[in-house]
Amino acid sequence: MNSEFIIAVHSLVFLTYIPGQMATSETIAENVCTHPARIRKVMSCLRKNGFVKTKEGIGGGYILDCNPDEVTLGQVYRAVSCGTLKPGWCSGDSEQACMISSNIKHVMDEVFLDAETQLETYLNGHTVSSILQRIKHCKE
Amino acid sequence: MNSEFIIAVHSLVFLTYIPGQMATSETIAENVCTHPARIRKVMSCLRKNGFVKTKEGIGGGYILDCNPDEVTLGQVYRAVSCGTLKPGWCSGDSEQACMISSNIKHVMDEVFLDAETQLETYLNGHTVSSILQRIKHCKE
DNA sequence: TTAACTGTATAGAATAAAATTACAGTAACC
DNA sequence: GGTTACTGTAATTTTATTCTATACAGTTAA
Repeated sequence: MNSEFIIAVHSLVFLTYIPGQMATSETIAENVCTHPARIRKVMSCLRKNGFVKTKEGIGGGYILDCNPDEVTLGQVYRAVSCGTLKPGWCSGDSEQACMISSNIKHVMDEVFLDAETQLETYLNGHTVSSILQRIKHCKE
Repeated sequence: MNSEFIIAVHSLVFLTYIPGQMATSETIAENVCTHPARIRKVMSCLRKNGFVKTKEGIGGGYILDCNPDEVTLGQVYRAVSCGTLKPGWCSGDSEQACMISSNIKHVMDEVFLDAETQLETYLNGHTVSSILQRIKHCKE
């Protein structure tokens, strides 16, 4: 799992928290605790998927362009972090004579692909709004 | 997600494939494509969880000590890779005044904890034997 | 007692991730 | 029309993580 997913969710929750207001990459970066350029990269992706609107130039920044009651974390995951559940490192070697070594990669790929679908289904049970609500109900 | 999970699954499938036989860390490492010391580390964990028996000294190695029809990938995940779904990097800063920044970490922790439970449930739908069967049915 | 193994720690190398820098493009404002 | 404040994106540097490799103590069979 990719940490850009966390950045995307945090940014969307933050923008939901300040409805109708633009936030610059610097403002968001400060809240998220990362570098503005990293925020811009993630936000650029969110814009391409229709979650936010961006405005360049002076007075510009990012503003929510979706219904946070309807946008699920599953949609955000798919937009930003699709395919990152499977570890980068993989076992086996397709050149080996042993059936296990040469075929396990393919089978595990399928397992992880299904696992990711399953994960997305779970994440669809959470919306940007519901995350914001839970944050609001955190005790001090 | 941790690549030690993949190593554990591969090793268990391999041991299931050669029933009653001991395999050294070197043999398994060659099949998995990693270093024997890494295999020993993972196998040590599998032993502590009752999946394999190990034998030190000459003629030693690893042998299956569970029913591969019953051992699920969920159990293996829990034993070897528990807690590795959540990315290492996390957003927010508990010292900040902003509610979002200071509380999101806690909420996302819960989301990932539940997601992991969900993932384990999915992985419980696969056994070591079922993975071996799927490998056997790979063409070529 | 020696040889072949595991168990475990640690050091080193490779890789991936994050931060930073840089700069072109864009829009508001004077 | 020039300046300022922003995004978009790529390249570079730094940092962290992961994987490999080495080392050696402990164990067991011959």
